[in-house]
Formats: sequence, structure tokens, C-alpha cells
Amino acid sequence: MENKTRHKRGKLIATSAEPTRCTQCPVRARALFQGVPLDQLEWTQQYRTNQFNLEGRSELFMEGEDHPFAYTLFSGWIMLSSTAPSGRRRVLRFALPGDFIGFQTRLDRPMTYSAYAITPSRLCAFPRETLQQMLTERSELATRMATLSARDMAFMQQLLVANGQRSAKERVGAMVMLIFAQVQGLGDLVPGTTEDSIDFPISQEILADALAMKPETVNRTLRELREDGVFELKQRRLTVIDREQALTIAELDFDSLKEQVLL
Amino acid sequence: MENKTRHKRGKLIATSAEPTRCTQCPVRARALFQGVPLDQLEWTQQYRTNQFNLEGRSELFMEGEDHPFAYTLFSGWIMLSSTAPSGRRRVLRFALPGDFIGFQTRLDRPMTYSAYAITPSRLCAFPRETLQQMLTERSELATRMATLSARDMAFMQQLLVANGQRSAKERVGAMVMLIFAQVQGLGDLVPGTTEDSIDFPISQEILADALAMKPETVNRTLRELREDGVFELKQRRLTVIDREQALTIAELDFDSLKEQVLL
DNA sequence: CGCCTTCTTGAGATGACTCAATGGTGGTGG
DNA sequence: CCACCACCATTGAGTCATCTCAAGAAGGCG
Repeated sequence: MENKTRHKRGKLIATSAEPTRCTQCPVRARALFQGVPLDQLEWTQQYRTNQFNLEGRSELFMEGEDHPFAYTLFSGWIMLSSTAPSGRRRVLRFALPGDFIGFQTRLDRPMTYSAYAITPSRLCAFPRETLQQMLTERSELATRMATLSARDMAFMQQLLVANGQRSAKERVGAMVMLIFAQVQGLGDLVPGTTEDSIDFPISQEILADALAMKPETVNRTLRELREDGVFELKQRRLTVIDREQALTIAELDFDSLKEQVLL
Repeated sequence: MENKTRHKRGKLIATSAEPTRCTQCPVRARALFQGVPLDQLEWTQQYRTNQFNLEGRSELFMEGEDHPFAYTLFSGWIMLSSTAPSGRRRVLRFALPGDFIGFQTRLDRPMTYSAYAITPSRLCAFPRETLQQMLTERSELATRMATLSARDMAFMQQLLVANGQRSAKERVGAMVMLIFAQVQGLGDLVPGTTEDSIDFPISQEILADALAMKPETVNRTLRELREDGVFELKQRRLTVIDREQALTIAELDFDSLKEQVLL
């Protein structure tokens, strides 16, 4: 019943003595600073620390922890999860390049969820205590943050809908295709992305926790989907064989997805 | 399988020729305009239309509709839901007084969910096309909107966790207690609230759609919880008999709930 | 090569769903 | 005032999908 997995604590390793590189990352086009002219980005220096690398399979922060930073994710996959007192873990969503991690109602309170790096990741850290002030001083960032929150909400709505009263096949299909759509939307920001395939570093166990299913069931369901010629998931790589069928099973509409989940 | 329920379209009835009353509503302390001094609220006039009453059991807007307004809810219960192509409905959350309804990533796009008034409700409407501009001009509102979004996110996280890999009893218990905590936090804004009971206008059918369960199962589960002396739900009224036990079953912590879900 | 994580498969138990029918409540109109 | 109707709540019995428990294979890394 319990999910006693203990993960190592992630070490944040500064990668660049040149702070301004942070703002020149191509991911900017999607992130908090989208639309802010490059020459006006200098002032952000005062609000953030340096750029960091985080090794894969390590915790960024834990639920309930008094963590001093929030982050913009530049590259890598970060899993956001919450663990109930009983030990059952629920994956809330997967953060992808451009996502802002750690904004919550009360910035002076402990984190309301855990963040775990699935793959090696690159992040830009902002002290939480000055975040509110930063938003106040730069209204375009506040607007942008509200928009980003709304997008995350939309994704969680999709998740809720995808998980409701549906068969294992539909649920797994919806989750996989939601992630596929997100990564496709990021284009070059995520390496290894082609027209019909993406890198997919999420283990079946983690997928199970995101779907509120058991790993064994996820496995059986993935086999069925493979046998049906819908998509194939092996060796940490997802190949969509029949996109139409996949979206039908998942009851998803690629176009409306793009509007809601992508930005 | 299908949920073919057809609801009548809600009629919006202007209640006040005195627009400024909108800003004087006590719910303001919780809503978008929290913290904005009363004497600076005049400018909002240009961005909003009047105050409206909406009859119970009626649609405010439908998913996919090109609806021109977003709303602040002053009183009443509004259900936000999304319906999959197959016709299965999923309740996303319940909006309560003070909640902002209709903010989404793309304000120029159709609504991403449906809003249905469970009880008669009072709302204040904002034209969606000027909402972005309003946020841009008044950064404190943008910050506030981001915070409200974060709170809604936190609630949906609770929902996701509550629905994951848990028994019917735990899920129903969690949902009911989450709603109880929210209403308790609103205090006088919701009439009929006492120390251990609240008005609870949500039918078992709607509860089922919020929990991704069948109405029959919800009913059986509520009976069990009643027989266990946890809480009682009848005649649209919820009475919590044993709060400790209820929170234990739901795996919820009232204190952390207050921080995350309330504002 | 050995170790560890992840994936894979089988067989049986169980809890939620399905189908079907009855009872209760509140509102409406004759 | 009562009959009727719509909606919601309640209960039973049987089915089935997912979970549980158990074992083994495959892949990655030192």
C-alpha cells in the first residue's frame, strides 16, 4: 500500500557565472518573461539567483518544506506530486520547459506539493520572499503569471476529465496523449521530438500514480494499446502509430488542446 | 452512459440600477478586489456591467460557447463542469461566493467549461474583451488574479489527491469535508452555516460526477458514513457528527486546508 | 558479470458498476 | 386540499474491471 520510495536530495549546481544567460534562453518565449523586451530584463537580476543544474532522479523540494525558491524550468522533466498521510502518492502534473514551479497562494508558507526531477534539469531560481514584490512592481509579469496559472488549471481540468468514469484504456490513452500534445507544442525546446514520437522518460510506476491506477494495470493497458496499433511506449520513447485513433480513445481534440494547454 | 440532462438557460436579471453597490458587497473582502481601497474602485465601473441575479438550476454558460462575460460570484453555488464527447460529465469544482468564474488562458476563445447555477445566485459581470486590459492597467488586480488562480489550483490538487487510489468512503468523505471546510471558511457569506453544519445543495448525482462515481455508489457510501456516525447528509443539509473521524477518513488536515484552499 | 530498477505476465479476490425497481419530497394546478 | 408530477434518494442482486499477490524477465550501469 505504502509508497516508501526514498529519493536522494537534488544538488543544485550553478552552471554559469554569467547571470544574463538566463534571460537569453529560448524557453523564454514560453515562460514568465514572454513578451518582455530583452533590454528591459536587466532588472530581473535583482530578483533571481543564478541558473542551476539539477541531476535526474532527485528531489527539488518536498511538500511541507519551507523552501526559499520558486523556479522557471528551462529544460528537463519535473514531476509535481502530493503524498497523503497514508503514504499514497498522487502525481499532480508534469512540468515541462517554460513552466513556472512553486507559485502558490501563500508564498510565505511551506510548499503545497513536492517537485522531483525525472530527468536532469536546468532551472532558474527566484527567492519566494521577493516574488510577490516582483509581481507588484512589474504588472506585466503579474498578468503573465495569472495566465500561466490559468493554463496549468486548464491542464489539470483535462486531467480530471480524463480520469473520470473511464476505462483504463481511455485513461492511459488520455494521459499519454495529453503529454504528447504538450511536448509537441514545445517543439525544439524538447530534444528528440519528431512528428509522431517524443522522448518519454516517465516510468510506468509514475504514470500509475498520475492516473490513480496500479502499475500492473498500466502495463497491461499499454500492451493493449500497442496491440491495437494506437501507440507504442518502450525504452523511454513514445511513438504514436495512429494519432486519430489515439485521440478518439482519449476523447481529446488536438485543436482545442493547443488552445487550452499550450500557450 | 449518457448524461443527457438538458438544463434551462439561465436568465440574467439586473437587480440594481446602482452599479456601485457591486463594490460594497461584503464578499469583496475575499474576491478580486480585496485590498483595493473603496475610493479607488470607481474606475472598475468602466470594466463591468451590472449586478445580476441568476435563477437556480440554470446554465450560466456552456463549454465551447463564445460567452462575452466573466463573473465574480457574490452569492449562491455554481457548478463548473466539462463534458466529454461521449457525454460523460465531470464536475471540476464548485464555485462559492468570492470566486471568480471564467478567467482562462485565452480570453478571446470559447469557454473551456460549463457553469451551472445549483442555487439562485448573484453575480457581477465583466466583459471578457476588456478583462486583459483591466489587469494590465491595474497590476494589483493581476497579482490578485494570479493568487486566486493559485488557490483554485490548490483546491483542484486536493481533489486530484482525494480521488486517487482510494476507497469510495474515503473519496466521498474527502469531497464532502473539502466543501465543508470551504464553506466554513466563508463564514457569514454563506447563510445557514453553524459550527458543525452547512447548507449543502449538491445532489448525489452531481456529487457522483464530481467524484467520478455512480450515484448509487455515492448513496450507499453516504449511508455507511452516516451509520458510522461520521456525518449526515439529508434534506440538502450537511451535519458533521464527528469531525475528527471525518478528517481522518478523508486524510485531510483542517489547518493546512485553511492555508491552501481558503484565502 | 552482478545488481538494481523497471517491465511483464498469471490467477484469484473484491469493490464499484449495472440494471431494475421502489420510496420519498416538494412543487403545481385543478 | 388533494392529486399528480418531476426529481431525487434508496435498496437489491449479479457482473465485471481493476486491484492484489506472486513470480520472473529484461534492460541499464557500475
